[in-house]
Amino acid sequence: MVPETNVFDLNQLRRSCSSCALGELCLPAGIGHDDLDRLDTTVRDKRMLDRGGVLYRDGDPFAALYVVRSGSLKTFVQDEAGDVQVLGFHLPGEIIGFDALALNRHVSQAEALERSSICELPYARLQQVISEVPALHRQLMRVISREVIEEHRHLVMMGRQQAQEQLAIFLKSLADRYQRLQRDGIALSLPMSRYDIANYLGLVVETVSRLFSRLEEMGVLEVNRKAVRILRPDLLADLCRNNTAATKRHDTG
Amino acid sequence: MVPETNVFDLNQLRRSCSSCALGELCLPAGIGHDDLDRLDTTVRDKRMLDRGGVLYRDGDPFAALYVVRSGSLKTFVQDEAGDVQVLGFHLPGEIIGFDALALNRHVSQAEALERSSICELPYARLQQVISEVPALHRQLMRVISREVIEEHRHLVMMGRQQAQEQLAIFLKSLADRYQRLQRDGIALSLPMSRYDIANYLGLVVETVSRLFSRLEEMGVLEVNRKAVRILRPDLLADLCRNNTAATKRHDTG
DNA sequence: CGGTTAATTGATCGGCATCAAATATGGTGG
DNA sequence: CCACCATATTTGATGCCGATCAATTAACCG
Repeated sequence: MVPETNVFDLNQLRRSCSSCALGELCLPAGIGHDDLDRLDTTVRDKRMLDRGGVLYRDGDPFAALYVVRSGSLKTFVQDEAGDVQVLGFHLPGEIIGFDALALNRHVSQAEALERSSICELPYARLQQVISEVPALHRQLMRVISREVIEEHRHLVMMGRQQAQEQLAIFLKSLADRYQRLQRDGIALSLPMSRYDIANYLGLVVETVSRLFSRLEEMGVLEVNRKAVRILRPDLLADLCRNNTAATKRHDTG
Repeated sequence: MVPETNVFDLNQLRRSCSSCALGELCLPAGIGHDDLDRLDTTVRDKRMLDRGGVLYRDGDPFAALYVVRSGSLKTFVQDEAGDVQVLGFHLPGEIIGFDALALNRHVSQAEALERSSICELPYARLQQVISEVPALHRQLMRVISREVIEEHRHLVMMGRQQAQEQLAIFLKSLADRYQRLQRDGIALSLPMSRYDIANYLGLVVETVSRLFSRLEEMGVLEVNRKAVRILRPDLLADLCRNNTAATKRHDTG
């Protein structure tokens, strides 16, 4: 059975950017039909990762950027003491690996949260195609910029919000991203553990667990382990803006 | 007297990348002598900002990237409720404005902390030069990547560290950056307010003030308003790694 | 089905926010 | 140059949110 699924997956993977289901949700956004074929020649390798599989780890030499094709990954940094900070969760169409551009080696780790397939964009080849396709350069810059903005959101969430607001924002953001992928934005199946969520938000797992329970009591969610159903999207949205603690911490001189 | 300083400053500003004191600490790092002249043609405008002067604000159309030439700036986001999150402090040689690439408009604000001069790199012209000088493309990507990594550091600091460790890391980082600029890394003159520091770290101003006092009591610092002298760099470095709270919060599943 | 890990729930504690007030500073006008 | 005012900074007292410690229950995997 294992060989069979592998064969099936490999067939899936052989499809090019032109025929990929992600389409405009990925790097090809804004790229013309002709240039798309050239982008295809950039995608050399396509990899499958099982749950827990590592795409790159801290210290790995920089070889490529990676596009999540299906499944999901988390990225995180880990200091010498083993202390971890989750940086983000990455869904199909998202590009990761930019951290390695500065020093030509990765300074973070990327790990699959579930069985996932990855498009690999060897950087040398990508650079060459970029020099031929100016639109691709602009698009790539847009993608990096989006990553910068996303990290700003993460910072605001950790620095300014209460724990409950943080979780609400996290869930709403995840729901929105799934919906943009034409998937269910109401009945979520969280690919990451409570530990991952807690770490991402700068909280402990007990707090996150309690918050899920509280949101369920409030009638906002229906929680069943990984399965989370958003019963009241309106309330969830309210909670995201519920700046009850909008005081001193928010001023700046 | 005001006109005189302006004339003086303008003369200073007329100097090109080739003769700029920042040299390899800025974008020219790794750019050959010949290509440097071409980079010079990119730097169209050079601007002076007084303390509190705004370089760009949220919503401004994207026109250029900016290099801090002298002085310092802070960048921050501000939500509809007026709630602020300081994203970073930017010293000479650092490039800001990447946030605008995604949507062709800025989604943050940049403000001078003291009288500062700025090199403006109109993006249209920069793109053209980039297409002619591949080394510049790589260098620009490295710079963006450094910004991504810096934000990772910020996230780790806010998410994992105690308040005292956060301030220690902040001070050490600032000292290191000044030293790299050939400036005093011991006797610092903090250009930003306590409010800015507190906001950057996700704390309130009272906490930051108390921490400065505590570090002074411990003999690590000598604090006099903006003037901070690092008496014991060794102790400060210790405090940065003093993961006394390295427990649950750091695990991940 | 047993062993391991994930998740939940409860009780308690502590660090940082909040509230309050004093002091210092810097800019402005007289 | 000095008095004055607005603002920045410091210091103190108190309270609360989320961390910690502890234990139970549920899921997963062989």
